[in-house]
Amino acid sequence: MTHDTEESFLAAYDASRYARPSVSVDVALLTVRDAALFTLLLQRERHPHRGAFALPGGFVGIDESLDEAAARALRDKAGVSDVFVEQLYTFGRPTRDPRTRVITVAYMALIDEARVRADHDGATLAKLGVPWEGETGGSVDAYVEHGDSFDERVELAFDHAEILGTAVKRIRGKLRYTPIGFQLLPERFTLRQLRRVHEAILGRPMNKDSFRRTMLASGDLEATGARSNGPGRPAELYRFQKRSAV
Amino acid sequence: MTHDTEESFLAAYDASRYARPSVSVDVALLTVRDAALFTLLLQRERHPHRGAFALPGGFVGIDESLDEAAARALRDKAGVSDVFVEQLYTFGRPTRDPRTRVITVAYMALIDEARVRADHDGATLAKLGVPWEGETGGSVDAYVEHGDSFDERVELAFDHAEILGTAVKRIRGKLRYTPIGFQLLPERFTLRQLRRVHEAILGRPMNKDSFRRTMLASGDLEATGARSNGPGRPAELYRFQKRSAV
DNA sequence: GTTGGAGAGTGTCGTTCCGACACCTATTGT
DNA sequence: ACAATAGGTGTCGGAACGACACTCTCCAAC
Repeated sequence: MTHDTEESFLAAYDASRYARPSVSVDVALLTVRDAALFTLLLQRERHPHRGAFALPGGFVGIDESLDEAAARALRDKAGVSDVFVEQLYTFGRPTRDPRTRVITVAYMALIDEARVRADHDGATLAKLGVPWEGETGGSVDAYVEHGDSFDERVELAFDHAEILGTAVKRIRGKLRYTPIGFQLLPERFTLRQLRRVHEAILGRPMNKDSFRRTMLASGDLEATGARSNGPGRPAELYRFQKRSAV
Repeated sequence: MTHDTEESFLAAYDASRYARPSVSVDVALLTVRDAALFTLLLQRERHPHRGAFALPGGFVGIDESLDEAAARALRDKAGVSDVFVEQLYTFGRPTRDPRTRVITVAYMALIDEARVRADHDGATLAKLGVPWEGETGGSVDAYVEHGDSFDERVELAFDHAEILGTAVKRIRGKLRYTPIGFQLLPERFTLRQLRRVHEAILGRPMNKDSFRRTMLASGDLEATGARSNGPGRPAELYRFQKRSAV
């Protein structure tokens, strides 16, 4: 059987001939709090991995783009919208989900801590423990609140520890050549706040003076004229400035 | 219906309840020739996009990992194996394939030009034209041989122009902090060859002296003692050295 | 209301890294 | 023999960065 035109070919095409995997999205929603990276996790109420903590996610609708599926998961499962979202990596180990073959497209999202709604459903903020330096990569650990500190390590469902590790690796890499830290802060912020965000992401202290110089020279920040309050001399509040065409 | 154990849940799980997309892989196999980036393309013999040029690819088997599917596509469609392969990005626009919903996981592979077999099937080497600078991103153009130069622009199937653009963007980015150029060269190579590869990838000339200093100081290269031949003074042949644990 | 602490912001200095240039060396081609 | 071609070394100047010293501006304790 041959088809001379693309139309006749498409009319005769049978999409059900091959066994197809399920496709899902999982979103690592990252934020910075108390100079550390946190993520939003949901405790699973159903099998598989009942009781373990999982990233917000869901199956991709048959007429829905991947980005739309990620935004929907964030809205429905985490209660947030209008945040920075970026595709990370696709995980497809055949046995990663015991139910059936599920390929998951992992996303990273960044949000100001003040906008995270941990009251939504069974959502919990968990502190990330990164057992490697630089951009080595690998799985990370998650700790939930226990008493007055985040030191109770919890089990992560599926390969979500690996997904979170990929998110940390990605954001560390992006920070070198992209002004992405402001996505984790309110609209107006001080240089100190921005440096704390960078330090939390990179997991190491940064030189204060050099950080100031580099940031101001980048042209990405715009002084607002307003001043912060709190202990010490009030600091200039900056706003992220969309890079003008060069 | 509740399931107290994970086993009973899995036994009752019906994987066919949701409509599932097809999942494929597509591989941008890149090489450097005459100080320019090239890729391997296959002219499509069937609809859709019959006659257009496409990346080697194929559907992901139901029990096959994504990396395995990419390696299989390279072996069956391009006739190469044992090359550097890295996952790039997953493209899932609902209408990207007119047949049915197909989500494709794009891969990038790098190979020494001497190892590319353009005789395999209807495989053709095509020169890449990158209409943007730096890591701006976007689609790229492909040109096949016409007479004695590569200047006949060809149509690329599906969103493969975008996939190739993502590959160029990725390899440009990796080159800054990863010694990846040697993947496009034979085992032993001169600093000049390596610099030409970098220039082809980045699309701009590089400072000769600075390049030498940076490369030798990186500790990634090992002198073999052998010398190249050809016009001019013979050059030291280097080998890539696996970075020792620090 | 004076004083000390905390943190913002500025200026300077030395080191390191990189682009640029000069110059020498080794081989091939005529 | 000599030019052409290409590898390899040394040096210099500017830019970027870490480090440090110092000043400024608020809050709070006394």
